Amino acid sequence: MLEFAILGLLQQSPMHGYELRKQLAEVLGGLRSISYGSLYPALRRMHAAGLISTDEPDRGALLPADAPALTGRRGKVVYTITAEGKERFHELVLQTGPEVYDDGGLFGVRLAFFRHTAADARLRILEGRRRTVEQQREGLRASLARTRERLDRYTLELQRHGLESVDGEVRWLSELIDTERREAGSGPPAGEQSAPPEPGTT
Amino acid sequence: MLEFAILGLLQQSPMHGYELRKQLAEVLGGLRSISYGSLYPALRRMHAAGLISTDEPDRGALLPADAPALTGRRGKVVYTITAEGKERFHELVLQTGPEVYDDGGLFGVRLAFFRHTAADARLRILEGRRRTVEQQREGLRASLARTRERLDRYTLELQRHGLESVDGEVRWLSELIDTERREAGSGPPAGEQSAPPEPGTT
DNA sequence: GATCGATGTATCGTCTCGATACATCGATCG
DNA sequence: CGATCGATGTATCGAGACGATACATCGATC
Repeated sequence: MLEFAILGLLQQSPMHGYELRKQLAEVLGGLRSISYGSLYPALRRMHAAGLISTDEPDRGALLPADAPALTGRRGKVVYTITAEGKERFHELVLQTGPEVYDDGGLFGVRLAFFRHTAADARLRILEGRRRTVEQQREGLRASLARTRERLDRYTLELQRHGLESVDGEVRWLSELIDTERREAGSGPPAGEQSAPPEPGTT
Repeated sequence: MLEFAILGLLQQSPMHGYELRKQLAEVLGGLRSISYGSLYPALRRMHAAGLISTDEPDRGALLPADAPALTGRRGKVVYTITAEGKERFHELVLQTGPEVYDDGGLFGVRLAFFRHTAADARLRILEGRRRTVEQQREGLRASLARTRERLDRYTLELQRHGLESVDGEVRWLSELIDTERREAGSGPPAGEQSAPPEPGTT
């Protein structure tokens, strides 16, 4: 998930970690924070995997445990997406299955880079997400019905609020889907990877 | 956080891990899941700390790394809260500061066991949580205003939804606070640790 | 008597987080 | 002029959370 987001941002322009974190926080709705303890290891992993490159020579070497802790002077490190990284990104962008929408965080990241996704794939993902959230809602409803008599007022209140949130998400998704459908109907604007003219694949 | 919840549940009756997990999922609003990978280590930690006890003799020994993997027969293990555990729980219940309401997850757990908290402390916590969430809301608003022109439609939509959720939470909290105040006004029902008659400590 | 799903305990590797350390730079202020 | 402060910037550490997985037992269904 983090990797997808990093690839998506570096797609636009090279950046260093600090900048990356700020953009990330902004793009991800300001809620999830992405600490450095996640970011830098992720960058190192991705560099080791060849998805990104740096301007410094000796990166990603996974220093042996006896290295002298590397304190002192550390310069800026600019990360650039490689050809492999772009390839990987466009591979990920093609996914439209549960792995994309079952997890809310991942779905959010995906949505933040939706402009790189074809119109029909967008619709599939949004609908998948809605199904997932609707199932969650059913689970919550059942749970609330089951525990209505047994539980604390506060616990009940907690569940009620959870249910309301999930309900709000369903409504939101439905709006997005409607908009998406309307636009697909009027005229499919050729996106970065435009949908092939096969309108029956839903 | 997990530890607080476990203590809270075991306060009611002894249980084994499986049962604990189910109750946890139910009480926590069905959203957060609590995997076994969190639960069992937590139970072991708590046993080692003397907060809970088991019916089995050789628990919490933190087996040395060369132990034979302990495969095969494993019986049920019933966990019971100890006197120390109860003490710890009642200590935690007295907290009303940011450590309780800054994190949403922790706040949720706290709310689920609100019946163990005195009325005035309940109010302090709810108001603290509302302040925190209101600040989050301001952050989101500022971010949205700042990026309104620059960003993607989908990204914007994501932020808008986030803002709506946060707004919903503020409204919900306000309702809870109103109810709490109304009841404090009419007649403070003596809870487990009833508030001393000092109505001016807000 | 086979199989299936619920009950039940437990570990593993991978990742994430919050806290922290350290360094540089520009601006502000006395 | 020097001090200090907050933003920028890179990085690690320990604690712990998670998903996947393994294994075992039991009752019901077929």
